Amino acid sequence: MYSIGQFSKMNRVTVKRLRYYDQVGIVTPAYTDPNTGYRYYRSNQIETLHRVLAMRQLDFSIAEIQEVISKQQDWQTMIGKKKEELEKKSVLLNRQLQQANYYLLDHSPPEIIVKSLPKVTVASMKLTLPHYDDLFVAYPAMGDKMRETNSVVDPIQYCFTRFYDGEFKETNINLEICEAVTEKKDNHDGLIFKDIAKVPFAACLLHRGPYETIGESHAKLYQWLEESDYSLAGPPREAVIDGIWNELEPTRWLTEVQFPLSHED
Amino acid sequence: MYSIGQFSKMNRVTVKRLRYYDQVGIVTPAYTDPNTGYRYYRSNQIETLHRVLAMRQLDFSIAEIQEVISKQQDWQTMIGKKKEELEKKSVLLNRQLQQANYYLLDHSPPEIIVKSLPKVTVASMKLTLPHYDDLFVAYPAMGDKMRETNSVVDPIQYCFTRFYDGEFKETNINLEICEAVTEKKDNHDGLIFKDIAKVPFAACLLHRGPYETIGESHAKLYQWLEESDYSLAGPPREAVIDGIWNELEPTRWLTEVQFPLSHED
DNA sequence: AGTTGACTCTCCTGTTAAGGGAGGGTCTAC
DNA sequence: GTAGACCCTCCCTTAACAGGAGAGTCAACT
Repeated sequence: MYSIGQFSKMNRVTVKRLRYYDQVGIVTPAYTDPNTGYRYYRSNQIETLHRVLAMRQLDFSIAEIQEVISKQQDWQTMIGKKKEELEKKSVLLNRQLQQANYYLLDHSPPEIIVKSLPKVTVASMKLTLPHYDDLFVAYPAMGDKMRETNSVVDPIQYCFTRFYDGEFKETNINLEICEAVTEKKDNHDGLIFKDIAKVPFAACLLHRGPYETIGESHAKLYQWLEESDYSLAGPPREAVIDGIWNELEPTRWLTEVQFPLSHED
Repeated sequence: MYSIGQFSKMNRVTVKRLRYYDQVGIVTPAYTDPNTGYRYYRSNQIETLHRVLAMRQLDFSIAEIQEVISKQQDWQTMIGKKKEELEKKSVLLNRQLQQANYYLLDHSPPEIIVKSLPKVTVASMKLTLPHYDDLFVAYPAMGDKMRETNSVVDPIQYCFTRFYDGEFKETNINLEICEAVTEKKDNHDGLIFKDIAKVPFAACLLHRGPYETIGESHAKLYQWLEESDYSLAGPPREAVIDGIWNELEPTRWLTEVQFPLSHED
């Protein structure tokens, strides 16, 4: 019989940990003095402890270990599941590493996030514009048409533009203006109502200032794409947060550039 | 100005999280009503939040984000450190995956752990024994010699045998018996006192029962070695926990087989 | 038999980054 | 004036222990 201190040294496990394992019923001492509460261990406990430690090293939680010990769960099933879990973790970790590498290269502060974009119902118009600035004409025109259909703009989901050219262009731009609405109406004079599906992953970058320099933000996202194991899975979007309607000063405009993603498996 | 609910939906971040970020001072609302406590956000907060989320995706803790925000720490330094952290994690994760693969192959319950072996002062004797069972003669003989030197055996650190043959052999075995002592004495009649350095990593497997089958435990460890990215870094040891001196019944003997490791970099 | 020092006990708190829920106040539209 | 949605603070919970307080116990030595 070993005292907890001896047992702790023998097995290179802290006393705190042994007491905790006793408390959760995973490694129970051979004998506990009912008067003093002193714990005494025997060599059988070494074997139990050894198993517990082996499972902890494989990242099993205490609860999972209890399941295995009480034989509620088959070991082969458990280890199979655990392997899948570990592989998922590994994928995430590798993405983080890729991002870290990107920031080491790029020297910019952290700014690109991956998030999901919700499903949204929009009124849309596809256009080919000779120049980016023609958007300032197209937007109000579209607003007029929407008023004619009595559409109600959803105040939370802002409006965005989707770019259908393979890469960022500054002239003869193929794009689609989308304005989130609360309800679908009948199509009217080029205005098309539709649902845009949820995008589970999108790389997003904020752009503060006028549109002249927004090409840089697109370029950054393309560069980021190359460092990552993602690939582009749909037309890039520009979502307007602060624009001409609420902010006259172009240097305070705020736009989010969004690249829908899929990962190569 | 957006209410917390609007801001939450816009950014796909829970209200709870926004309140928490306010509390820790990482994303503070543009205005908080002093009477009602209601939080109101503006688009500047989107940029701040965006940065915080980007850093969280890179596994930065809130405390680290605070350091970067308050500019106590340079971003380039931080991202460099973070990359190293992530790489360490990755190494650990890959080891866990390798172990999981081993257990999927081997179908045995979890039993091999990697742990450190402490530095220990021993009385030792190198021997070549014709057969494993000759240990039962060698041990008492060594005990006699130790008594002649007045050595005090350390009761916690058990005694162990190191095997110097390249692989496990059953005849003409080159081995060294080591018995932990509290103090070095002068060498005496083949008895050599020395320190054995700490082993930072060792794969350990318990063996319950007589020595006849201990070869299987060695074999398992060799197989495990092949699945892992470790390699053998010293003579294998057998540490006796329960042996003939305190347990007459050989089926209840308990031995730990230990393989010192180093990892190939 | 008493004392000293090492050992052990339980109980409480802290760690991370929020999530869940209770109980109560506030906003906005009708 | 009121309903329903929205928001507030406060407290509890999570995982696997670590740290420390304050008190009891053990073993060895006088």
